[in-house]
Amino acid sequence: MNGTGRASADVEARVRAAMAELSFRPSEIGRALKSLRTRTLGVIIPSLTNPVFASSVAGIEAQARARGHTLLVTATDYDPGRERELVDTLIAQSVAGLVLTVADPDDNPTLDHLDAESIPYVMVYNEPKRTHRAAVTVDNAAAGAALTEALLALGHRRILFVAGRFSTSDRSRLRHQGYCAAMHMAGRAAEPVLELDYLGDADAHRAALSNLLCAADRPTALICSNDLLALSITAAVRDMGLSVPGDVSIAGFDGISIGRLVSPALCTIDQPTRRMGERAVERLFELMEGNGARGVEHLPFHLRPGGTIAAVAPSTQGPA
Amino acid sequence: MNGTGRASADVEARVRAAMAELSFRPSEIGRALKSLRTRTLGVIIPSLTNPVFASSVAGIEAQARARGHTLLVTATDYDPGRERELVDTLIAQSVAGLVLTVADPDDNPTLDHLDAESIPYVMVYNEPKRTHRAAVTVDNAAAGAALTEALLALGHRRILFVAGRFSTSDRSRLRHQGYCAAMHMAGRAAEPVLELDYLGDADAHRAALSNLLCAADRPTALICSNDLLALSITAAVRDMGLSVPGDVSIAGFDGISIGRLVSPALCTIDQPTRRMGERAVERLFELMEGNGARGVEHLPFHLRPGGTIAAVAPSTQGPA
DNA sequence: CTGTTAGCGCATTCAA
DNA sequence: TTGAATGCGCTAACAG
Repeated sequence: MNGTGRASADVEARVRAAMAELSFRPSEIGRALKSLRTRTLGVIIPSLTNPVFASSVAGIEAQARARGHTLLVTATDYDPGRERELVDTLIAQSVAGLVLTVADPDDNPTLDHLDAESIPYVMVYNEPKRTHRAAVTVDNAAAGAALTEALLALGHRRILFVAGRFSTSDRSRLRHQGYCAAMHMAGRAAEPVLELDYLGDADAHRAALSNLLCAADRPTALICSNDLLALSITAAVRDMGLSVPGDVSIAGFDGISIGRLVSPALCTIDQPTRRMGERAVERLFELMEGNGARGVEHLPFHLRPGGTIAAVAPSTQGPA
Repeated sequence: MNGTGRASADVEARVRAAMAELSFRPSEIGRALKSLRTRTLGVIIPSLTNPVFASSVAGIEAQARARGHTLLVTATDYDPGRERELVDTLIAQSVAGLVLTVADPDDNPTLDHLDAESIPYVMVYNEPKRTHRAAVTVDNAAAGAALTEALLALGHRRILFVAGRFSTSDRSRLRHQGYCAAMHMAGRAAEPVLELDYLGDADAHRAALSNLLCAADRPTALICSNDLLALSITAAVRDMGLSVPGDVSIAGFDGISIGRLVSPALCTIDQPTRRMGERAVERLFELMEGNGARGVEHLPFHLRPGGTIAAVAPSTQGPA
């Protein structure tokens, strides 16, 4: 029936007729119990409501479906403490492999556990330094540098990096590192990072920014470590009576598609989010088949221009 | 071990110690094979990349997790022809129940099949007329009327309804019906609906609108059948050199959170999207336990004001 | 109160 | 080429 067995055409035809007659569908759980492996992949992401993760899951789902697998999807709600519990849940379901985005891809007991259990997994968005861990992402530090350089080229000198909590995002940390490196290359001191909860409401963001943006030497540009944060910060800055990009330029990271639709369009680092999810599944299957490569795979990013950044006005330009 | 059996405290302690020792985790598939039922729910939605669906899945996932269940998530990519295939896949996985959003909740062979197989399911966003089908949604016709009345109150008379394909969305159809009813109540003729692919790119939307918006009697307001479409249409209208809301007011449907962050904020019908997903799971468990209510449950919506609509300018106002 | 066993649906092995 | 038996991990029923 599954093509494995040997049977005459006649018998096969009769079996198929009977299957149709009784509308019989083979049960995956019987198959799973026998083979001790399922045709199911587990997915762990921080949240489904962030389009950047939803987009990767869309790619994961499509690719898994194309290969006859289904997806168990779970979310940590940005709580790293939940990673272990979700992994255990998925292991209990005997998933064939995992695709996940974690808070810290290096110092992570949950990943240690997966390694110890020899359960294949591929990370998305994470950029582990431990080379034996498989991941699909972009070069976040390079992207952070590229964005910073673009703003420097527009004449900005006081560029503030606004980050989601470093503790829940290595992307945020690496992008910030790229920013620091680019500032240093340009002979400028990096401003102290403004680290905040990017899920916070607009009020919280406004409060966090008000002192900084009212100062005489206020930054002329803000780089936000992700697009949702950038959109929220943009709204907060406008609420404070400042113009974007007239008074303050703003750029984000991630390349969520909504960023193209807002006006002005959000300047951001565009990642192939869906493709990253697809590619993670491709690599996961290679791992499951035992011939997979380890380590980080970088997909190309590009700077998406957008009306939220502009050349710095001469009057507000700081000393070169 | 699962609390069912009877055992002395001593034995239980020894068993638990052994479990910890061997890091033993009971396999869900063994349990499933025995009981012929899994602790897994299936989810079918058009797409994960539309925040309105992602948000409901987030609610579904949280509620399912709280009840010790996992989620198999699949997407039709807006192809109704794929519904049946996905349902069959999930049935083969012996899901305990389904939460889904379909193209047509009434004339739908796939749902007929679920009914015939007595597989419990609850729809989200769909609004079936067949009262034996369980669904959680808002009153889309009332919402369409409310939005239309708000625009009429601002002096708009030529209000165009821009819809995603009716064939893939009963929401779109019902919201349009509400628009028609409200226009009729106000003694105005409904404009011919502009039905288009809401996944189309901005170019396609611009092309579709250009004739309509260049006419002398162009509409002063557009109601879009969902928020993503509204954002895209807003961008297209602006590309044509028109101001929103100065020249054209635009309103959407769904209440995606991004709509609050764009500037001006998108006027829309706010639905409790996450709560709808949670509520669907609550009702699904009732159905699975055999004591569930049938039929459509309407959760409250509200008109979210936003800067994309404004009173009609006297010069462009049509005859009352 | 505790240890043993049958059987869920499938794939695999062995026997005919 | 085909049929029959086995066992995967678990739960429920039963025997001790």
